Amino acid sequence: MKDVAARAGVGLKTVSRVVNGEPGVTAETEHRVREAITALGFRRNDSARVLRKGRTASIGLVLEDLADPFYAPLSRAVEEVARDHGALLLNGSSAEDPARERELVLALCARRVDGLVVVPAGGDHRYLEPETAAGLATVFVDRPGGLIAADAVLSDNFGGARDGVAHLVAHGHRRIGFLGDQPRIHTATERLRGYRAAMAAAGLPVDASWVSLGPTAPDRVRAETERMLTGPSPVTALFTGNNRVTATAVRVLARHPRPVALVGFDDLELADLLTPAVTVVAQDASRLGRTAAELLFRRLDGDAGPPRHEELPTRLIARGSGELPPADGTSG
Amino acid sequence: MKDVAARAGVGLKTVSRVVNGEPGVTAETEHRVREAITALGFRRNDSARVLRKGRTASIGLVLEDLADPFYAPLSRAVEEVARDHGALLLNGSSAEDPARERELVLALCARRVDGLVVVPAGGDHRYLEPETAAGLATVFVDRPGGLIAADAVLSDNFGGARDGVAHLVAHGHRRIGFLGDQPRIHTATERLRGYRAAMAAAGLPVDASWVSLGPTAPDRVRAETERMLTGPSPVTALFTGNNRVTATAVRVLARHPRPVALVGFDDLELADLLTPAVTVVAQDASRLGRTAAELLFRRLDGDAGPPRHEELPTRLIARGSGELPPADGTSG
DNA sequence: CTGAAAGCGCTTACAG
DNA sequence: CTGAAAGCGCTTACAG
Repeated sequence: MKDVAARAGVGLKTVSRVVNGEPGVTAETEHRVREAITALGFRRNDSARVLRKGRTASIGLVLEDLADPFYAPLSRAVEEVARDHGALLLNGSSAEDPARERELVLALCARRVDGLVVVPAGGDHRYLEPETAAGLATVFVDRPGGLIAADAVLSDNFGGARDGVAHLVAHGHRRIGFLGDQPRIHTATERLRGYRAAMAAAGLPVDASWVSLGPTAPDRVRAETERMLTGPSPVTALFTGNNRVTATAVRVLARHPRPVALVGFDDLELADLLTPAVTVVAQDASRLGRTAAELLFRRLDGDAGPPRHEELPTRLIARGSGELPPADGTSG
Repeated sequence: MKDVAARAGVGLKTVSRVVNGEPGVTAETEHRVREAITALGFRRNDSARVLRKGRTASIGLVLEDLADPFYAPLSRAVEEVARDHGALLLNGSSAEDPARERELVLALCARRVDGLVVVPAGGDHRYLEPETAAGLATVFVDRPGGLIAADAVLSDNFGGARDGVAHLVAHGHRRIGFLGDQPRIHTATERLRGYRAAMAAAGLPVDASWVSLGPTAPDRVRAETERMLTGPSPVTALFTGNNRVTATAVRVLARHPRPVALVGFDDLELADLLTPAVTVVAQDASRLGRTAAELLFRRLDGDAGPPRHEELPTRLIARGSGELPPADGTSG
């Protein structure tokens, strides 16, 4: 910038004015400055700008896995909102590891992002308090933050699972399995709660062997699915707790001799083309991301109200797999 | 940092040493400094650090759409490599718009990212020259940069498409349709070239009505697919140029009275569970991202060799749809 | 309409 | 082992 000023024969401040489109520069002066800028290949260094202005016009997004078909559209939605507000997006995957989440979040804070959208992996976010005190805005999405009063945008995990299981009950099932993610994940326990509520509402008992929470690695899900389909009290229907679990369960059911009904939480690409097509409780991942990012920017614009919790509805999409009648392996 | 130094009763430089883990500080002094840091809730401001050091320990990734199931794993792979090198990832979608690509890239440059991984939307990257001259490293991935000598990591689009089409020819097809993306996209024309090469190698003519390049919006793809399946010279097999096109084509074929063979470029989740299961030419999106990011960091570590072009192999996965025999609608 | 001075929060030599 | 001074590239008051 100094070089540009020298070449154009003007002061530093004048160059700054031109670069930032501020008023109060003669057309002729501006022309000289622009000429010098292109001749020298000058580009403003935003790091220096940030140092003075305080705001970085960037936000951070920390989620579980950028590659997951649920989180990818969520990211894109956050990016679009950021773009509308002239901000850039810094992105990171926690890989469901609380230590990695913390490390990432703090690295983003050190870069002085203006705000943060976080899908938490851990259950304790008190480490954010100094940052929040220093002016950082944070919105949790998909899952609430832990031990901290903060904004959160969630899906109706409880209601969605309850309705999905009730759908199976309405189609005559009494022995329904629940295959979910690890119990330390908020959405997993909420969906399990929905399952139990639907069973209780129908007056149905829940055998301990019908419920399985744990890592969503295909091996475990496959083993657990097979276990529920055999044994003394086999299930006639399955409720799967997220997209990864559903994909694996569908693979197992495709090779199973008896038809087994299935409702999955989260929609899957091509789910409508399978035989039977897969009935799902769909979340709107884009809308989750958009809502969270919009809330974040409202905070950055000065909204200092109490922490807000927004809950988005889910949608049951009946396609076939959830409407199969019970095929009772024990009695026929 | 000044406050920390004052509170600990030491100089600024000593605080800097502690924060950066540099040697040459008494255990007792270090303890005093650390105490002051936690008491004051101090976090180093990396913007200031960047201003002095020159390096930002961040890289930018610009691609078409963060939410696309092909680009999402590519992003994640770039992120992992960045993480291994202690760098953060700034991310943006160009939405296949050259102007938006340029805008994003320049915004990332203004933040002084150390390097850039770019899936180009535009065909002219001379705008990067001043940045490159100033030390920016750039690696293009999935598609080469335009009018600029730069590193590129690509899939073998030509060979993959050629083999996929040859596979259909080997199963008896003579009238094969090609449904691809817009012709200004490098991968679209490369794959079309592969299609033509396979047809030529088999001595088969290509009717103009069998080739369709254009936007991958479902409406257009649906219309074009239906057009190729009817009319005077209907195709008996389809080669689809990417994941989005394949998904739409599969939907059309599912409702079509006659079986039509299909090979798609790019793998799809659940493709193995469809009836018939979808034969694809799979790219390794993660490996593309990883290879590009690793090359970028080699450049940042000082590798100043001539621009490198790496080409990754594709893999034909036969699952059923590509092995269907011709069902000739005209002759029976 | 234009510019010289001070300062954002760090690090880099350099000196004790 | 420790610190005072200068400077990274901008912007913010302030003065002409």
